[in-house]
Amino acid sequence: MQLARRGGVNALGLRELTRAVGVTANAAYRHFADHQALVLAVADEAQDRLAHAMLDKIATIPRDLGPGEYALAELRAVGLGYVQFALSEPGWFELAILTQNGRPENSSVEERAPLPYQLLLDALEHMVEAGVLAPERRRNAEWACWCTVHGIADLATRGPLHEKDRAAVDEIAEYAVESIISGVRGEPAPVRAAPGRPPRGA
Amino acid sequence: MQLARRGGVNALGLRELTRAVGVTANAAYRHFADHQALVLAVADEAQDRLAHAMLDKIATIPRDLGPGEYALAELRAVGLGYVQFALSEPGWFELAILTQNGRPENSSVEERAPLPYQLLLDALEHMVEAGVLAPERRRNAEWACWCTVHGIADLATRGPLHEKDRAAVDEIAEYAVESIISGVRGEPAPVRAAPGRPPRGA
DNA sequence: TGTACATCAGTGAACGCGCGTTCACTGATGTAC
DNA sequence: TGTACATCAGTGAACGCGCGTTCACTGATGTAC
Repeated sequence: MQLARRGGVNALGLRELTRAVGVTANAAYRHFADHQALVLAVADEAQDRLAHAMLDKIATIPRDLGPGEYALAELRAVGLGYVQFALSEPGWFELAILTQNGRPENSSVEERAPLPYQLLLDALEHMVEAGVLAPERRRNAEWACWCTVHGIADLATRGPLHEKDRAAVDEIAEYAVESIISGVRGEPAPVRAAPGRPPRGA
Repeated sequence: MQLARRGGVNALGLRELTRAVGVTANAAYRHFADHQALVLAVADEAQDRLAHAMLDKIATIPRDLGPGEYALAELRAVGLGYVQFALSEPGWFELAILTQNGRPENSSVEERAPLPYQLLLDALEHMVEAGVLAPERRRNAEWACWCTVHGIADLATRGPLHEKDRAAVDEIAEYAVESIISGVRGEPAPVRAAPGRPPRGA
């Protein structure tokens, strides 16, 4: 996990890793079938940490909100938790996403339902229950949300947003998340203040 | 370009590439300073093809639309052109995005203003001029749009959308693009039809 | 018209490196009887 | 209580590979005078 944190997948060479542990290269074969299995194990752990970052974000939502407001805050937390994890831990994030690849054939996200994905589904479900997302708008909403939030993460991690400072990216993230939420709901979004950071709270 | 098309960056090893051309490995040093310079050259070309895919998409917009409708169609074309290029040519797309990295220090996207990015800015500009995007909503709109569209491309290329079939991804793409556009504009979006593909035209 | 020289794409061999994986083996720890 | 055996993490050496890069060189083409 330490290696992955700094260097992402590329830092997880079998030799580099066993060297870091202070052990012979092929000692790894006592614990993992091959190199890929090892990487997948690290990826699983990274994905778990992503999920917990999102859960931590959810835990900060005030308890006294109505169900509608709460569900909305939940979706925001899921999205911003995802982005902020990517920004804070780009190496782990890369792994967490990669988790998919090289998996047994017929195991889609829907089937495996990894924790981060499940949190997104839950938030949307709660929104429908609370009446802040019309049922006829539920379809594909998870993908629209995920795409927006993942786009920020990837552009900020490997793309043109990489050279922007953290504050600027945070602002863009909050703006993009608000935009896609209101876009998915079909409700007009409030205009954000032009200069400086937009307000954080409700 | 042929190698990049099938294998992305990973297929652009200096030896693999010169081998494909039918030439000794170090013959490449006649034309490029080193391996990275070669990859960057390919990336530039890939980015150019991305831009032209977007331009082709723009060219299909009916001429008889009013300026507002036209500008909206332009933004849609820019976004869907981006996604569809990514889906059709994932190898080139990977290169086109990578273009950033390993560039001389102080050259941000804004300064270099590569063609695809410029097309996005133009579309937004036209929307403001035509009065279909309020000026106070212009700020950061390019990033919200880019993020959404890039998120689809990346999830469909390396992520969980990869195993979905093309039609499903296209549907998600159109839905996400509509959502983010209406989110950015602050206008309510129409509900899309639940089963089957949503209508393509206005 | 012919000679001398510069340019330049490409050659062939080598260097040093790190990689994932396999092999036969060691040495300590636990467990059955 | 002591012996025999199984388990198991780890060792050390080797295999075969492909990589980016450097070196001195060749051979054809163009150009100046």
